[in-house]
Amino acid sequence: MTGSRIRNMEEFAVVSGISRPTLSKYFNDPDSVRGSTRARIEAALQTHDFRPNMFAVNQNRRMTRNIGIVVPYLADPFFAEIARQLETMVIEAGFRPILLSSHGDPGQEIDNLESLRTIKPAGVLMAPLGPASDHAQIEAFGRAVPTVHFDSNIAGLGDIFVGHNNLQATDIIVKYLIESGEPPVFFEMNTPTNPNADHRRAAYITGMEKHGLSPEFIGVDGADWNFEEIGYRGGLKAIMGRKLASNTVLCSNDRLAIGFLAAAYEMGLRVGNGPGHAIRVAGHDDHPFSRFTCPPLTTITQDYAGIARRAFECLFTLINQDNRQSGTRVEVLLDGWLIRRASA
Amino acid sequence: MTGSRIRNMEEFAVVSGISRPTLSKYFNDPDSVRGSTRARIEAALQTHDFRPNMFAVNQNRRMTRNIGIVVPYLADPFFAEIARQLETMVIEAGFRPILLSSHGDPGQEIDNLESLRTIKPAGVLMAPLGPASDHAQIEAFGRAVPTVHFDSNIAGLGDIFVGHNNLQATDIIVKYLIESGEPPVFFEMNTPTNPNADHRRAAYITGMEKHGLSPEFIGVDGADWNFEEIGYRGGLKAIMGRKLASNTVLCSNDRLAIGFLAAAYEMGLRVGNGPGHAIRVAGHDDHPFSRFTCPPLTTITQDYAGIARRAFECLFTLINQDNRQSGTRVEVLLDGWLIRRASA
DNA sequence: TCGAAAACTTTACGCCCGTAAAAAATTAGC
DNA sequence: GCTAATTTTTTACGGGCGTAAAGTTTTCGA
Repeated sequence: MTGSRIRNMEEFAVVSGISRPTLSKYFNDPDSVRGSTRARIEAALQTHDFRPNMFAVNQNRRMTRNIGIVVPYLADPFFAEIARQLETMVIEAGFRPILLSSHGDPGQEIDNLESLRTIKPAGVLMAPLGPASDHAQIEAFGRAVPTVHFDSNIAGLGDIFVGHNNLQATDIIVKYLIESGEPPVFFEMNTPTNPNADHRRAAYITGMEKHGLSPEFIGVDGADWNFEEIGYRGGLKAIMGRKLASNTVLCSNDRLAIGFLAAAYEMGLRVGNGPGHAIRVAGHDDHPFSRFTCPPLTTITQDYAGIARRAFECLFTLINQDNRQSGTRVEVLLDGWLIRRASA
Repeated sequence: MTGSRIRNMEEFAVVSGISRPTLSKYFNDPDSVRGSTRARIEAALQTHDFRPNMFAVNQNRRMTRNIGIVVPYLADPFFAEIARQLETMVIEAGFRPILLSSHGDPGQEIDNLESLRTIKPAGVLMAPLGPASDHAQIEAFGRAVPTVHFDSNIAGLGDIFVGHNNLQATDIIVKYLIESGEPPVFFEMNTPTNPNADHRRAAYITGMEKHGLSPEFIGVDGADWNFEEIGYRGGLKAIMGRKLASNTVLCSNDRLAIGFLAAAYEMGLRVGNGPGHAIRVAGHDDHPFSRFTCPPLTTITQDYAGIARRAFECLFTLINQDNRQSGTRVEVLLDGWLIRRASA
């Protein structure tokens, strides 16, 4: 921190007494220089506070140490949490995470990818918006940059997909609900923004039919990311209109369920199991807040940590194998497990 | 998208028939070239898909178009929402937001700043962790880069602070609670991670004394960012231990209140106003989920949009005035307003 | 102590673009 | 249609660092 400002590596070479190419090696990988040299450099760093100019560094490197992380909507706690875990792992691996949110907008999603292209990332971890995404553009991006997709599985996009096993997970909770009370009706958005919703719907249908039951649906309108609001309004409407074919409601995701719970509370319906309770409500995702709803929400986990870790690991194997063979797309699905709480 | 890959601006100059310096001007500011030239460039862009190399661009610019956004904990919906709004405004202003979360860790916070330093940002919008932050380092950063602080007011840090008027806001809700029922006890963390908590505590005290009442406190332990969990455990303990000096609880923030509501529900306390209700609970922040708690949470807004907008505007005036005079620190406080819901 | 291997220094070039200055071309005003 | 103003082209340099090649020093084993 003392001494005059060091402006570039050349000047730092002078004050440290180490040649610039050696310094360059050091900053690239501290272990690539001799111990005594490393010690001298680090001593000089103590007093002179120099950091290589990132722009100049990356201009010449074929591969940067940037890892893009693209999520559809960062204000959704699910993605915030996944992003948090991914960032931490990327940093620990010595890379630089660049976190970008598409804010629910396909245009922004493409902008994010173009923005990433200009910084030549080593790889990208991406959760696409889903059907609304510009598939052609995302595919073109994937050809240029090693990309692991997570959460939203869009056929053919990304070298690898890591996500939640909606079929297995939905099956478990459908089974649980059937065996512990009335069979569930499925509460969902009519036009879901995310392909997981479709998989859950399909899994619900087969789950019900497996038990010889006919699936029942309550669809609610709403096309944005305010799922709680959508669930709340839809819940009010369903309850007031007596549209519920069962006293058990399986919501397509926890955020819808949180809204539904608010509606049930407002309508004076006691939610929970057993006598004295009017209705059972279950969700899907183990949303960070689902523990704190009233009553606490019975749900199926998504293996957040597992998805983040696998996606991260897959990207790094992808980056390290120099020749990406195209055509072979890997899908990794992680199982969920039942979280029994008071709501169902 | 047709034609051979354009590798740099030189090649794009050849295929577009425009000289490189003119192209450089165009990419810097499309309006700085003649309309006919602009049209020719954009026509060429249609078929050749070239984007300037960001690293080379920024290496030579005195000021980049990067704006750093640093938040203490992105998985907190409050910061996620503020960050979302800031990002949107920064993009619309033609800048590139770099969003970094400190994940609650002062070391990470400093790493984030150092990381920002290497990309020479035009300015930074920062919500510091608070007392845990490394003040000296943040101050040093602020001397080098125009910085607007928001949310967390740390004396002397940042050229400008934009935040919530805790005093005014707390005063309003204390007054409301006193006039509509029993005076509130203050439910808070013993060791808050954020200076706002201290301001709210102080404002609660003066608010109570103003009405000739003596302030009462329930302090709960917990030092991480799992506020709901902390509020839940503290709530259970307070209710079971019959520590509540009043039937009205004012929580230091909404996330604590959400936890407290879960505890009250579990203990069978009916939350709300009037007969048939055992306890009133209020929060502070108008957290995105506070509308959907059971019952919906009475709270005081933070003017999210206002804080984001003012912080953004302040940063841009700061960036555009070339000579930052030091010593004059501006504080902008935005008022909150009461949101009456069913919980109090 | 010696020789080979390893590490470092010196020198030099290239990356891609910003930007300045002077010359050439285009446009605008009348 | 002619001059002046504006814009573009040409030419050239520099930024900070990666990296290659050749020469020099240090290290280390025998």
